Amino acid sequence: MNAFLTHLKKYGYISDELEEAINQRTKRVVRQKGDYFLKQGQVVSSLFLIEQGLIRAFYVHQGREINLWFGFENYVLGSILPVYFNEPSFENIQFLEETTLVYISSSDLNELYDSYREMNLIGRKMAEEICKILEKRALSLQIESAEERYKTLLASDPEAIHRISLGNIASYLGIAQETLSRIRGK
Amino acid sequence: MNAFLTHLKKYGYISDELEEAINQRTKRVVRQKGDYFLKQGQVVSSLFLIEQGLIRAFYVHQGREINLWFGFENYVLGSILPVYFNEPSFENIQFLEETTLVYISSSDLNELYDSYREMNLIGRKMAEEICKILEKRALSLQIESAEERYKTLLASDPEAIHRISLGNIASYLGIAQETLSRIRGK
DNA sequence: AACCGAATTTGACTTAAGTCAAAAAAACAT
DNA sequence: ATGTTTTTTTGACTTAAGTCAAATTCGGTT
Repeated sequence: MNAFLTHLKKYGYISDELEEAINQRTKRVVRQKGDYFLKQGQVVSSLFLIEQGLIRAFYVHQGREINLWFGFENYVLGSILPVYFNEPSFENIQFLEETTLVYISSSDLNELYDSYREMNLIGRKMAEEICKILEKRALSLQIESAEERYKTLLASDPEAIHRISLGNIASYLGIAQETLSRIRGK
Repeated sequence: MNAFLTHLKKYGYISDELEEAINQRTKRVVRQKGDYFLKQGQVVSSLFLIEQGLIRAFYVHQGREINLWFGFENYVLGSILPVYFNEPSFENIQFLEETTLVYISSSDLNELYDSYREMNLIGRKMAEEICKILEKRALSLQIESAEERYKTLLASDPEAIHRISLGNIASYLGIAQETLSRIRGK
C-alpha cells in the first residue's frame, strides 16, 4: 500500500473498490530542483502527496514572487493540497529539491467524488483540515510581528524549515529578506 | 422552504429525505445587539446562516479583542461557517445588531454526515469554498498595505462594511483604529 | 435641548520594518 | 584550487504604522 492511501485512510473508511479506484488513478513523478509541477494559468490541478522532497507554491505580484506555502514529507499546508475548483491556477508550484510525489489529477478526483460517495467524506475532512491551517496562518499574519511569525513557523516544523532558503522563508512570512536576516542574527 | 436549505442546495442535490432531516434539525433564534451566540471555550459549535443582522467572531489576545470575521446576509466568510471539529472554540461569536439566524448544532450536523452520505458532498464544497476565502484573506494580509487591505475589504461588500464600526474593522484588518481613521480621511 | 458615554479624529512622537547599495559568505562549476 | 554566480549579511537612511493623550463628534436618553 502506498503513502497516499495511508494518508487518506486517516480521514475515514475506504472500501476495497474505492481503494482499487484510487490506486488506478494514482500517478508518481520524480522531478529535479527548479522544475515546475504547475504554472500560473494552467488548469491542471490535482490532489497530491509528497513522498520525498520539498516544493513551494508562489504567486507573482508586481514582479515579485510571493510564496504561499511549502510542502514536504511531514504534513504542512500543501503537502497534500486539493485544488478545489477547475479554474486556471493563480499559483505556481515548483520543486526546491529533487522530489517524488504521487498525485491524482483534478478530473480523476472529480470522478472519484462522483462515483464513490464515501470519497466525499474524505474530501470534506481534508478541506476542513486545510481550513484550520489557513485560519491559523491568517491569524498569525494578522496579529504577530515579523519576529513572532518566524518563531511560529520555526516551531511548526524545524527540520524542514532549515532546508528552505532565507529568501523563500521571508517571502512566505511577508517580510523583506534583510529583515529576516536581522531577526536570525539574534 | 427556508433560506438555509436554499443555500445548501447551491452546493449539490438534496434528496427529499435529507431535506426533511435538515428541516427537523434546523433551529431559529433572534438575539439582541451585544448578546453572545458562542463564548470562547464552549464546545457548542454549529453550522449557521444569518437571515437578517450582523455578527462578528473575535479572539482575545493579550487582553485585546481581535476580530476574525464578520457575518451578514450576503455571503461573506462566516455568514455560513461550519465549525469543523468538536473542540472547545477559541473564538467568541457576538451579535452586532439584532440578528435572526438559523442553525444546526454540531452534533446534529455530524448525525447528518453519518446518516446521509450525500450530505458530505455539500460539506466538502462548503469547506472548499471557505478554504478559498481564507486563502484570499491570508494573501491580503501577507502582501497588502493597511490601506490596500481596507480597500479590498470595502470592495468585497460595501453596504455591509458601512454597518460595522471603525474600531471593529481596524481589528479585523490587523491595524490600529487611529490608522484606519487616517486612511478614511483620505 | 442638554447631557452622558462611546466612538472617532487629531497631534506629537516612537518604533518596526522597508529600501537601496555594497560587502561578505556560500554554493557551484571549470 | 580558482573564479563565477547566488545567497546572505551589514550599513545608512526612509517610511508605514503604532502608541499615548487629548479633543471632538456622534448617538441615544431623559
